[in-house]
Amino acid sequence: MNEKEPEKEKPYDPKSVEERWYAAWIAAGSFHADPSRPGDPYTIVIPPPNVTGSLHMGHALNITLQDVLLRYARMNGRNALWLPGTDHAGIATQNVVERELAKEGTSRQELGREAFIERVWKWKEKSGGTILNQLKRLGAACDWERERFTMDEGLSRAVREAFVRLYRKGLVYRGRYIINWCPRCRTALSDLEVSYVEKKGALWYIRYPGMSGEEGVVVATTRPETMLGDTAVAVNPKDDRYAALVGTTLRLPLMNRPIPVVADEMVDREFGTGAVKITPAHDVNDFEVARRHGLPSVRVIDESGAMTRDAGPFAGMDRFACRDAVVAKLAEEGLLVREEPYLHNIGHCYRCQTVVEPSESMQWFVKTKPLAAPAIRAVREGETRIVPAQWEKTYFEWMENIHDWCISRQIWWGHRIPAFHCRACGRTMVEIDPPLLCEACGGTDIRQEEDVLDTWFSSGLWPFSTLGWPERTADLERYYPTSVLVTGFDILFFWVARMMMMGIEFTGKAPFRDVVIHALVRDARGEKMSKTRGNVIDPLEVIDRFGTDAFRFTLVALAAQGRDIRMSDDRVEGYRNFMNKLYQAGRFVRMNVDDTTPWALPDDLPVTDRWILSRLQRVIDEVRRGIEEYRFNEASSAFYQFVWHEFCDWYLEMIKPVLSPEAGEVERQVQRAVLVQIYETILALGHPFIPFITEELWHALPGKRGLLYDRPYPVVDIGATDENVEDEMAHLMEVIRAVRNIRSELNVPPGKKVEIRLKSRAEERKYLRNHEEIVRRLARADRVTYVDPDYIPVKDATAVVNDIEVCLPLEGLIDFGQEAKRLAKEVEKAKAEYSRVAGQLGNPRFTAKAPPDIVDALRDRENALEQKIAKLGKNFELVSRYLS
RNA sequence: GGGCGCUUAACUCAGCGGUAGAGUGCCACCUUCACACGGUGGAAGUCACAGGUUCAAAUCCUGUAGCGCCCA
Repeated sequence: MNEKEPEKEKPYDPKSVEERWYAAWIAAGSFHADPSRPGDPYTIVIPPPNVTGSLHMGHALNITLQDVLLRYARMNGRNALWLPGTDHAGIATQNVVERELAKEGTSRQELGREAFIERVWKWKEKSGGTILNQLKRLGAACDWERERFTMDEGLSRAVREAFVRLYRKGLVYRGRYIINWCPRCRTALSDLEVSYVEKKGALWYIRYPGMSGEEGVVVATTRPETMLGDTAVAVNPKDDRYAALVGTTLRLPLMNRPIPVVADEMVDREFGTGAVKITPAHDVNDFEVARRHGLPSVRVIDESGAMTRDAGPFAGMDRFACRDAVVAKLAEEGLLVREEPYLHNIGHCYRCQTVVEPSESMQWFVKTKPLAAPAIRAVREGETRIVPAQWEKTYFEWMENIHDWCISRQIWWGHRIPAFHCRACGRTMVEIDPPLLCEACGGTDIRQEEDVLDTWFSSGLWPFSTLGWPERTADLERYYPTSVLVTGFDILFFWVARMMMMGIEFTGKAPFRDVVIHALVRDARGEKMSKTRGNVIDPLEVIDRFGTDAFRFTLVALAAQGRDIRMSDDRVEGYRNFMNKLYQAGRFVRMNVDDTTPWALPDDLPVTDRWILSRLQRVIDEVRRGIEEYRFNEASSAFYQFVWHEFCDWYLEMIKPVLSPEAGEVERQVQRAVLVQIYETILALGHPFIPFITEELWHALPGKRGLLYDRPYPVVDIGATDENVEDEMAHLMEVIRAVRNIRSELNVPPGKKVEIRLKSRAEERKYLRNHEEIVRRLARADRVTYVDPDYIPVKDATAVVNDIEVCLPLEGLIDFGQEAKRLAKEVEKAKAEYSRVAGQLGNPRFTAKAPPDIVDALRDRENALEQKIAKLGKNFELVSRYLS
């Protein structure tokens, strides 16, 4: 008996453990992938977090799932690479640095472009690593030697290469179109970067009179300020109401400009009055109408959202102030027919929530249809799988209705478009490296395009630009296409779709084998976490309180496909307790094994050991399948159930007598060997989910050990599974449960030892005798005896377990009223089930049509129930005799 | 308007054709020599509703209601 140190009784303390192991993994170079090493490649590129970001729940889930996959692959002997990095996040980063400048009383305009860019780089050097360091606390097994940033020289070169290639193929073009303009960010946005919010507005009905004061027409609009830029009124050609007016000229109110009435199919006869104003410079549809009819375009709102000189008397006003002013003026002139409340969707900048202004401007675009077609095909033909598959539909939907992608941004932080304009002749050259002479006129006054590219353009190249493309590097050859992309559905279009298009275009191969779409992490009430709601749970704070492993296990356990995750302390706490359980089991193992524990196991292991080994094989299989099929919750729950409820609750309790000093030395040594091997396997099995604690416990076991991270992942040993043994043990457990149940229901004090009489036929005795010690211990009995089937349990409490009757002679302790009630309840339960089973078997169509094994199983069940009811009934009668 | 998803024990959610499951919570008992971040036992569900398919339906189909998300 060795004295236990008091500190050892404390629960598992993750803090003291986790710090050490990440450093150890790094020091061992375990995360570094070497293309020259053997093994099938397994590649993950991280969804690069914004360089401005800090770790939130979404990242935590995303990173944890990738880490599970990576560690699993690595332990399975794959040549695994997880490539980390960050995204330069154009608008977001520029905003952050601009805010800093504002605090200092200056601005980027004051600094000038070059100085500003320098300033952003400085900011990046200082603060850009924050989120990556946070990933390390999660345990992310990233190859930090390959860390990339989308603005790195290599990746920038890839961006220019991609742009030039697309341009030369005619897939990038420049032109004047209506784009979404954010007046606050002062840049164009792509369609995706606009989010629509339903807002209460108004529909104003405005009269546009004829040139000589005729009635004219009434148009309806939600944006009256744009009327200042109207160049026509359009009606549907099939609309009889206006047929006569088509071709005539109206007077545009306030501006007193003559504008024509045109007929165009686009006009919806049901909307408003059926006549619409046409503002080509500020509306997509109007722009198209104007093109078809050769109408001029008048821009009345500028980059900042103020009215232009072309807005006449309203020039210089803010667009919303102008709206009020226009309405007031129209009312004054008697041209405002009416105003009705109207609910409509208004586009907002997804970065700053400013109302977006559709504006005609010169921008660069990617022609997407030719790129989308092969990207659709790749998924349709299974080159890339989207998991869960229901997202494929969303992917197809979007890809099939894709619009050209506006890629130019009027900001400074980003990849400057490699287009060069000759000031002399106006020629535009698109080149990877700046040309010195104009290819048309030979002029030397050449300036580069001011605009930068949409951040997602470079993100779209991420899976291959990070591996060295356009160079044919060893990494690219070995690790591309990647094995899996793990990401949230919120960037399916922004990012996944674009990587698919770009990947296929530039490498000929889809960038991923699998795309795993995971859930959104919400708060305990199911609300989306957001700063404005104030319900954000900081992952690092959760880690501080419960430990990384508990947190990771929670995320994985809740990561069921297709449903959002509700994160709450209660769940993490529950899994924190599980970590402690695993830890305490480890203490128990260590108390019993040491360096002298043998490793070889004899062939004729006891049933308990064969049972746990058999169960272990099934769990290995379940966990492996769960991870491979991305059903992380199933994998983790199989692990949890096994470790806690089979290994700890049953196995450890069952083998305690064998480990005790009273047991024979030979049995004891064998028991120790089995115990430590099972426990080792458990640690390896759990490692991808809970890397820190498993690594720690692994090293705490006796013997010289390398890193668990480098160990092979457990494989199923078919030979070790044994259904008969499992059945036998299941039966034994039921006998024990029956005794426990009686004791508990009849309030037999736990300290009170009882005698257990097992009523059975002689042939069952042998097997029961084999486990007698276990029954005695786990059911807290001092004696187990065997009685023949003709034994009458006169003053016993009884239970029926298959062919065995469990009898507890409890004379003096037993309250027969309670026992009668207990038995009656048991009989009720059995009868209810019996009638259902018998009912089904009584149906001739069932027995005729159902598969034979189902029918047989049900027949067995029916028999068993019959017997059980009979036995219970008899015992009930016996007991009832003592009731008056 | 189009599409997708959800509705299962008090709560949070698995299961998605063959005897209703887990975690938390709840009740009772227990400081039993790994663990009270624990042990043992227990209570708890007409699987949203209505039809249909099937020998058999939480599970497949149709419709209804409520909730949520995406796209226009």
